[in-house]
Amino acid sequence: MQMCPMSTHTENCLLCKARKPGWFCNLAPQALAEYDAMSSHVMLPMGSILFAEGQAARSVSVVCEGRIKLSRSSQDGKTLLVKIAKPGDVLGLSAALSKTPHEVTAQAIEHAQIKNFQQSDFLHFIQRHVEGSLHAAESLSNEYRTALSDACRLALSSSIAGRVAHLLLELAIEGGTDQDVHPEIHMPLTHEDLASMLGSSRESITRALNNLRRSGTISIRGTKLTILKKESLEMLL
Amino acid sequence: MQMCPMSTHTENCLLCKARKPGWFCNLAPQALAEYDAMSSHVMLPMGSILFAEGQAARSVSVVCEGRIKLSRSSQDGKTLLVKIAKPGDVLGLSAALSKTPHEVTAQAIEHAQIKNFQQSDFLHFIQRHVEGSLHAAESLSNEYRTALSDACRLALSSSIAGRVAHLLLELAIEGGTDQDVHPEIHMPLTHEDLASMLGSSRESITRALNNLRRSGTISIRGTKLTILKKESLEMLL
DNA sequence: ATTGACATGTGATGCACATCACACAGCTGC
DNA sequence: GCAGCTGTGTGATGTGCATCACATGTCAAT
Repeated sequence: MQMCPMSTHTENCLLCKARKPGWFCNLAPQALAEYDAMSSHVMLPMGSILFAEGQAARSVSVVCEGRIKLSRSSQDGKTLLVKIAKPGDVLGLSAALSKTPHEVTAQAIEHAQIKNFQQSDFLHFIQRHVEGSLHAAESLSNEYRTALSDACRLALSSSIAGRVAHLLLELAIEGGTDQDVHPEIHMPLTHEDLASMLGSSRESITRALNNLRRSGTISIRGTKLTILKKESLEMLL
Repeated sequence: MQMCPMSTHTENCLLCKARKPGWFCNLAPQALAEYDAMSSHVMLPMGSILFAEGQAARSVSVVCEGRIKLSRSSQDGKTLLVKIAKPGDVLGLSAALSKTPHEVTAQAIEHAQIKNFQQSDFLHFIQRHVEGSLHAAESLSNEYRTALSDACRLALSSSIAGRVAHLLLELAIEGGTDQDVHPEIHMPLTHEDLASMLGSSRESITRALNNLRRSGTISIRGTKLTILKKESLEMLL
């Protein structure tokens, strides 16, 4: 967690508490000033929709506070939960770079705060600052990798139990406490959410989690999920 | 299809015939020279493996000729066919930018030819040339979008028929002849390949395709697949 | 023509999971 | 206290598809 080089900026913007300090606190001061000048702060009340799937993309945003749900739906009402964006995450990047409509819907699931950029301003900025475009590339690289992982989880683990295990292990790695013996995951996700991340039904997730609990593989207290037997999860592939 | 600005270069490198002329023929002449100087041409015999899943990433490559299969496997032998890379595609980009091991295995399924860069050279190059890092970002953006699409196909279309329809429609768009009444798809893919793109079994794909043939929705002659009733495919979601 | 390797077609079987249906728990706001 | 909502637990039922098992087709090599 590194501090933002501009002290005045530190006070104004919550982003400096973000998990990805690389995103813009690493910009050279002069680029940072420019970056800051062209951004506007926006408050998103819980439930509000920042942009929707299929909409023309007009802005790029960086999450400062709160969680934003990124999802994609099919005609018949099914929904894939793509990601829960957290402070530091960039939204609308891929749409801006590919000059295509938004590929997902972004909805605030808590009261949230973002930094907002006109798409044209943003593109112009990264065209003039290598650091910016590199950060964009890195960010997209990570999004690509997680999307690929999602696809693999869905395609390769035939059983629901396998998919759940895979997801839990990934959340544990992402959660930071990596080589912990008993990694804990903070999961403010309903079974419904998990189901729509795993392309499954709510009931199946309930049953799968309970099986894991009963076999002593995991334990759940509130939003805290603890992995007790990592090997058991890995055995489910 | 635009010509490469350096005429000598045009003769040396088949990449100028690539589908994504944006990748490096758009570089300013001085950057292009530098780019060219640090690359080496490599021939890949059919079947050879450029890199494998989990390997430390040491280079970045651009496909000049031939097709490269990108896949990912699970312990129990199942394989997800991620993509068939074609001339102009960049390989190893995401591993380089995230500084992580390769996330897929790359195998030449034809005699192929690539331009190869030491990872460090490549990273250094894009750190000094905005055009380069922008191209990288765009490229990753596209990869992200297709990976996301794959995930959605797997998660949202419950039935095999739906997944097949979805894939065919996407291949048709990608294939270029977009608003054609009866889009044709050149598909040098076996049913086995399709199955491992769709997380399904070979037999199911055979049956699904034959159902579509019999209902007059598509027709197949050799590697040429023609979509006769686009609406019927869309109806399967 | 014969062999072999690989792609495709097709039936029979069983099971994992979606779906429906309902019960209960916890929490909020009156 | 009650009502209302959202999340969770659990049985019963039907089915889509993976899986197994072969048959047939296609193309190359010798």
